[in-house]
This record gives sequence, C-alpha cells and structure tokens, in this order.
Amino acid sequence: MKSLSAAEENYLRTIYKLVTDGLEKVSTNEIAAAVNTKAASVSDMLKKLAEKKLIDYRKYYGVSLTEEGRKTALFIIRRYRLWEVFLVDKLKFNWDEVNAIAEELEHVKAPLLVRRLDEYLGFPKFDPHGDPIPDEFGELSDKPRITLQEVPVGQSGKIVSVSDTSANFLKYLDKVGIYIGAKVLVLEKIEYDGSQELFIDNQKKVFVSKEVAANIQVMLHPN
Amino acid sequence: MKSLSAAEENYLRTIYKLVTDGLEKVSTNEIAAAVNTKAASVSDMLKKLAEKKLIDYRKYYGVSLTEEGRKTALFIIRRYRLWEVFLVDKLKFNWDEVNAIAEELEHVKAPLLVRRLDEYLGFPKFDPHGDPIPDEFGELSDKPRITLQEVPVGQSGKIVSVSDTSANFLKYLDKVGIYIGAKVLVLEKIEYDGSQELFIDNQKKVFVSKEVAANIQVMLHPN
DNA sequence: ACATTTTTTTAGACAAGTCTAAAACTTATA
DNA sequence: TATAAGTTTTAGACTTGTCTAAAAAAATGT
Repeated sequence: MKSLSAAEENYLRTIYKLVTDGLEKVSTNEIAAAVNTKAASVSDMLKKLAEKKLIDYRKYYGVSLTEEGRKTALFIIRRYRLWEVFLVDKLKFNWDEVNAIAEELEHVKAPLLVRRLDEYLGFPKFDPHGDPIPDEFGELSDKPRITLQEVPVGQSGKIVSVSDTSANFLKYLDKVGIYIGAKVLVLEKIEYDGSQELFIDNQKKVFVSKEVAANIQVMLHPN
Repeated sequence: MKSLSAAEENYLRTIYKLVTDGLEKVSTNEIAAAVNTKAASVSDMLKKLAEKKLIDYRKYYGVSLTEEGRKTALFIIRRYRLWEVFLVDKLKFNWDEVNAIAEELEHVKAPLLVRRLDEYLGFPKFDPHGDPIPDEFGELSDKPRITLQEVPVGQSGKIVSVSDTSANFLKYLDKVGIYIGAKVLVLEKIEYDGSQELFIDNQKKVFVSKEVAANIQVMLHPN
C-alpha cells in the first residue's frame, strides 16, 4: 500500500464517502465542500491522486475510485471508524461530536496500534453511526439495517425494506412519498409520542408516527 | 496559548526534555540529533520559536525555554504522556514501544479529548517511564522514587537514596562504584533470582543481587 | 443555437519545513 | 596565538498544500 500524506488520505476517504453515498462520480465542487477547501486546490490534489492510480480522473468530468483507491480508502476508513468507536464507547463522547477528532486520529499510522485498538474495542463491526468497519483485510460487513425508529436525529439513510407489507400501509407510504430506495433524513423526534419528522430525498418533509417508523428498515449512510 | 504546528510542538517538547535532563542550555546539534534532522533545519526553527518568545536564543550559544515556552511544553508533554499511559495500560504495549506512537498522538489537539482521556485513565500522575504528567494547569507532581528492583530493563535513572545505611552496605556500594547521584542503566534482569546487571555512569558494568537492588532508590530519567 | 451562468482547470504566488553547500563563528590543539 | 577542527548559521533550492485571479470547458435558458 502506497504511503500517503494526511491530506491525501483525507481526500481519499472523502471521495470514498461521497461515492458510496450514492453518486457514481463525484464533482470537484462536492469534494471542495466536503474537505473545506477551494475547487482549485481540489484540482491539484486530484491530479496527484490520479498519478498514483488511486482515482480515475478525466478533466471536467467527475472522479471515481480505482480498485486500488477503494482498497486504500477502506484501510483509512478502518482507522477512522475504530477511533470513532473508541471516542464514543470509551471516552463517552456523543456520536455527533467525534468527526473532527477521529479525523485527526485517523492519520496515526502505526499498524500495530490499529490492530491493538481493534482488539481492545472487541473487534467492533460497526461504528457509532452504524457504518461498517473494514477488517484487517479491508473486508466490510454488510451495513446493518435498523428501523427508522432507531435512527438518530440528524442522521440520514436509505429506506431498504418494510416489515408491514399490507396494502393499506404501502398505500399510505406511497401517499406521503416514502418508497424503497428513498433517501431519508431524520429532522426531529418528539419524545412524547415517539413520532418523528423526516426529510425525503432532500425535498419533502413528512411526519410519521412511532408505529410507522417501527415498520421501516433503513440502511444508514456514512457521515 | 499560542497555536503551534506539529513540528514546532516536537521541537518544544524535545528542548524541554533535553533541558530538564540536566543541561542548562541545549545545542543545535543535540536538538538535531533528538528530532532526527539537520542542524540547518534546527537553526531555522529556533529562529521561529524565538520570535514566538518560546525560547531564549542567542546565535552560536545554546537555547533555553522562556517561562511561556516551559508552560507550553508542559501541555504538550501532558498530551504525550497521557497517550503513553493509554498505550501501555490499555493497549498493552511495552513501555519501550510507545515513543513513536505517542509522538503522533500528541499532536491531536482537541482539548476535550485530553480531559476525557485523563479521566478515562484515572488521572494518572506518572507515565510508564515514571515521568510525571502535568495536570490541567500544567502542574507537575514530583518524580517518583522507586527501588532499583522496579526499574525496567533498558530504563535509566539517578540513584537518589539507599534504605540500608549500614557501613557494610555502603562500603559494598563504594567498592562496586555505586554512589548517590550516579547514573544507572538497567542492562539485564535475571528472572531466576532477581539479580540484575547495571551500567553505572555509562562506564562500568556492575552485578547486584535482588537484596541490594531493593535497598537502592532511583529517580527515573525521561525517555 | 447562442449568450449567459456555473463549474473546473491553469497559472502564479505563498508559507512551512526540509535539505545541501558554503560561510561565519567557536573551541581545541600544537 | 595561529591554525585546525568542529559547530552553527546563512543562502538558496525543493516539496507539499494551499490560495486568488483568470482562462477554459460544460451546462443552462430562451
């Protein structure tokens, strides 16, 4: 595996995240927003990553990962997500506080450290956001499917299945704009009755009851 | 507290270590050796640290820390030594494997992280080498005095006192070349009978029994 | 289909940190 | 004390990653 700078690793992890978030290819501007820099800087970096054969890059088109890039990204993500688990499980951070810190810890490379950390944490398969942690060989477990009820506020996912397949239920879902494959973001949860407000496909707000949420399975997105 | 780059922090911690190791002022070459770089690079960096008022620097003379530099170094060292404790206590590294890794972890700055880590580790007062860990306010505990028996192989220290003050014992010590203030390095320990081989003042090898070692108090050196 | 807007890339500059080679200074030695 | 030897600093170059401004390409709207 090629040795990468912290900046290169950041870009690679970000691209992986964006790609597996759905997009086939990712735009320069999207990357710029995600790594908090300017498009010009992204162009420069993309050239370098392309030279190292980690991404497929054609000017003015998007980028995608090569097989080598994908594998490399998985090892970076492994480090990142193990640290996330450490921060939440051991240091009692909230799942929404750990991103920035994990990003710094991710760049600590000592391979033995990662293995020991993994062991110490009990070989977790998923991070606090529900995203899978690649194993030593870069292998991913399937993403866990959790019910919409269990999705934390602010987290988004893709609707993958429903438990209640009655016509009534499906008709209701159809009517409010929920369907298999839809992107769903949890905007708010009402403690009182377990109902919640959703944002479907970044477009439509929908209010669902606890009962409805319990019957919808979601696959969490990274981030 | 000024915000420093990872490189600046490394230099500062190194200078602190060298200064408290005994030297009043530290030479460019000593620093170069310690941070594994060239004298020319050190000169450049010293100018920068002097500009930030973290060190007292006069060309062609040594450097020493200003009060601000000392304080800053203590916070860097706090991070460093807490990570050392984590690596040894939690991840089961040996005390001699942790230097390089702690050096990387040291640069992760999130202040809340350091506080949580401290708490998680049970507010340790000393790191695995016996060096004191500054508290949140940069305050140091005294160095612990431990018996020569407890000093790990490869670790060095200074002999600070003896429990047995009988003439016989002192005469023996004198004869083999052990005295208060001597530098002692533990070369080897014999499991079988608890005896050990020492290296006194980087000059003389001495073999002492378990009984003798138990009566000698040592103050550990950094590193 | 053409003009406008948006996105992306290039060109050139800059800051940090490192290096080598050579100059300046200090220390040791004869 | 003069010269040699060793140390430290300067000068100048290079790398990495960033930026702004401007040019080039693509997308959009009428």
